[in-house]
Amino acid sequence: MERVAGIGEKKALIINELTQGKELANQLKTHIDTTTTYETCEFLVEKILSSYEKALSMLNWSALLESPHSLAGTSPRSENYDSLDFKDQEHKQVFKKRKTMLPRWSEQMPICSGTGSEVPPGDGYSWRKYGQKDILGCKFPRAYYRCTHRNAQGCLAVKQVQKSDEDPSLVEITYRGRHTCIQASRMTTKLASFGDQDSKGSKDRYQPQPEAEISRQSQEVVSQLGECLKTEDLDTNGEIFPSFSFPSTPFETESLESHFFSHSAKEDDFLGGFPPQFISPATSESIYFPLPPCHMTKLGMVQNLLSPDSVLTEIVSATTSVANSPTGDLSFSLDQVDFDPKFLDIPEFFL
DNA sequence: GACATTTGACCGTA
DNA sequence: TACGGTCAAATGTC
Repeated sequence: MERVAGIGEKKALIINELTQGKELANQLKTHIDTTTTYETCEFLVEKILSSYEKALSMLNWSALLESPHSLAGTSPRSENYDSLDFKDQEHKQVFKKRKTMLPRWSEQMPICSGTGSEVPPGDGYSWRKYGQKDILGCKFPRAYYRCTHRNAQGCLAVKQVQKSDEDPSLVEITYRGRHTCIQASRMTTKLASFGDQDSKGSKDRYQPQPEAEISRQSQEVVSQLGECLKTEDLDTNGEIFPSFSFPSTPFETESLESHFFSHSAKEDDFLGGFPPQFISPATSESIYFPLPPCHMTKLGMVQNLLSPDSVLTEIVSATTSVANSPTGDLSFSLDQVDFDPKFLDIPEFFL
């Protein structure tokens, strides 16, 4: 059973994130006047924002957990969050509140042709179906999925999948909650066996891992990614990363910013559950190949990552635990960002 | 045997 | 009270 990280651990993680953000900002500053490509800058910006976002989330979550009506002292297991184990009405209310606070977003995806199944395309996370319901006015039943790691890691992410009435070849997927589980090990597996994606995700299980192990695995993932990128023929990378996707258009970027930043800011929530397609693939904990084969895109970004003069190898090696986040406003002065570890000596954050 | 899925029942909300 | 969401026993699969 995973326990809430200790004060020292959390503090170290947050300091680490902030420090990385600062280092990346400095790198960006160095490269911004050189011949560095736009994509490289964009990549750096993403990384910087990821670090800060992750650090902030840790702080927010700590505060949430430790608030007077929080579930402090209980296991993160979701069963405890559910009403089952709550005899106490007050706790029920808290959980209700937590549930209503869960961010929610939806998207439409085509059902992968050729699979012969109505299972929606895999989104990289593993889900377990826990129910199905006929919905009034809808031709097709709605299926309910929750994260496979709900028990093991207390991940509260759930999704609802429903075939579109208008176009049965489409499924509407509504996500609720964000993934707080660690699926890096899955990604390691994926990297080791490209294309072996099982949309049902039934067989892949991961054990809860200590932070150090997670960090180590993250490094391995990044390392493997680098190796693959180096060794594979670039002309075939559409095969290598069939579902590797950044939001690249202004529309996508804008929409994800407005959508998810608002969630994040308002709801004190995690990073983990950002819609998979918005997750930067070069990050550690959520290195991600989100879209189904039907969404295959061949990205210039990947190729830029591979450019001989790319600084990204350096970046990747320097960044082992940067999570992902949507792009945000960078209009603050990075020079003024200097994190004194003492700043984190606020007991409320780490009790 | 372990795990996932199915499905009827139950519960909370509007 | 109808409906959506979840639970959990039964069943299926590997």
